[in-house]
Amino acid sequence: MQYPYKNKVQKAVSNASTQIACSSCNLREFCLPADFTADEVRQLDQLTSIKRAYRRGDYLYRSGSKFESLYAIRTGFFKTQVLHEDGREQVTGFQMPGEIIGLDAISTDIHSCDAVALEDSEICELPFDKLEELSRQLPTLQRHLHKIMSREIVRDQGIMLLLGSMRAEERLAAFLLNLSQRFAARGYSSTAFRLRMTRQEIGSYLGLKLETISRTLSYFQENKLIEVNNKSIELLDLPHLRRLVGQERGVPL
Amino acid sequence: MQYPYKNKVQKAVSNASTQIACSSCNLREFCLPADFTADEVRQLDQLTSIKRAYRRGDYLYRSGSKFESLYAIRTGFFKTQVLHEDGREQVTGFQMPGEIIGLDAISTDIHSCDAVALEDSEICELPFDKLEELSRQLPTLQRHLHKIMSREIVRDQGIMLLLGSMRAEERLAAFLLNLSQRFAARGYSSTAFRLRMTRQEIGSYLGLKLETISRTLSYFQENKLIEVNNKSIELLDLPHLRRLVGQERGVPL
DNA sequence: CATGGATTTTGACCTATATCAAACGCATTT
DNA sequence: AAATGCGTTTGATATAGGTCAAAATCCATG
Repeated sequence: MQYPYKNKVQKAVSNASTQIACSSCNLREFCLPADFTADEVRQLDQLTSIKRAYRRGDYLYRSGSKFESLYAIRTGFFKTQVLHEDGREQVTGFQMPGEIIGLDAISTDIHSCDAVALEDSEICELPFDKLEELSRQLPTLQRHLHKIMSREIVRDQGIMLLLGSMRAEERLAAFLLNLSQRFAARGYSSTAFRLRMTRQEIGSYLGLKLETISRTLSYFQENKLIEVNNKSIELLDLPHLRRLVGQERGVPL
Repeated sequence: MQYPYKNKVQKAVSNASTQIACSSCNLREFCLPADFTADEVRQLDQLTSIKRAYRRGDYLYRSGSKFESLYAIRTGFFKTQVLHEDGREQVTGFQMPGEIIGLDAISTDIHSCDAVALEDSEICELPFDKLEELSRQLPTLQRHLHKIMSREIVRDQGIMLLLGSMRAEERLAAFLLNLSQRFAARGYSSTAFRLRMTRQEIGSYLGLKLETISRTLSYFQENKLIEVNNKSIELLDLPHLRRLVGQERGVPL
């Protein structure tokens, strides 16, 4: 299994854009406001017609590329990362179905990070100028768009707290619990799932080295908090993991 | 000098709200889009009429309080911070005139962080529902609002990079250069300014302890990069400071 | 202008995590 | 079936930054 991140340039698998309307999308509740009327959804269907498939390792967009659209993930898994001139990279997030990425680019009309597929994925492209136009007509949509952006700001604050003041164990526990909760919200198991990213990528996201991730996972396993087997993970003691997060000095195992 | 952060509850100094129109505000270029027409500015004047004064240590809003408005800083200096149950706090930003805060609260209608005045300040309150309404009529304003939110997301990404992968020296250099650049943009000296925050607050923001901030400042001073005297600071070697940021292994002094 | 709490500096020591290195496992290719 | 190549695990050691403590300085206020 080679992980062809660095090289892939093609924008997407050639398969032509399919038509799956928002109105018939099972992720609707994630992308769209709950109180959207059928009529409003229909209007949105007009502009969100472009669906695309991406292969593992493909870039959805790159830092520096021109901003055109936001992207809603329909299936699959992505990571976003910012790069520093000197080659250092920082993973800024892992995104799953129903989540919307590309918000960073609105500010300058240039993407400020990369988005890379961690597995074969399908996305739904939302041309931003049309989105803005439509949101002038639909206050519900306008408010929703604002909420999505604000939610991202709040998420980022949480990561700052994590990076700025948590120890390795806490960071990893918080990370696992966050995945757990997001899988649960999508109807998947909250206790058993497959990590789509490498230890290296988890480490980058959490401001730790891959060895520390590996060791901490082993340590959790020794203490029966989790069961890891390479990329598959099972959370055995959610309450304990929760207690681990937000203990100034850690909680005895 | 006691820093009465924790205790102060009153919302603002009693002085009644003054009327200073956007049209006559010298910070207009920061808050508003450059290409706003005189007529558009006049429309905005309607809703941004509420100005308030805050004293050092006053809270502009608190985590958990209801969201009503965004706030544009007219004069003064603020910090925003998130708190963890266990009492840990993380400073998420320092804001200066022309910057807009409160964006985090749009997501849930509840503020997710505190905003505290670091010196006596004046703010300009922007009721959000009116802002949304007006931005449906003025595409320029709509776009501007989106850009402001997106800019915040990009800023946060930068802090994640800093917290996740920079060493103490780099973090502090990046911090000083960032302040420098923002002061310069406002017509103040880019090389000599007064820090409005304590070492503790800088440390919290940068994910370091106050002792580390103090030591690193002393170290910079020994090496003639800066001249510090308590809260006043002079940047003596901007190019060197810049080189310091973004060196994987640091740059020899 | 003296007082006292807050902030800053500096030193000595400690620890969490990084670094370096080796071995291992699993999937893919030959 | 052997070879190749990532990714992962684990061990030994190093170090950046944390912790604890004391002294120095600042500055708001009575």
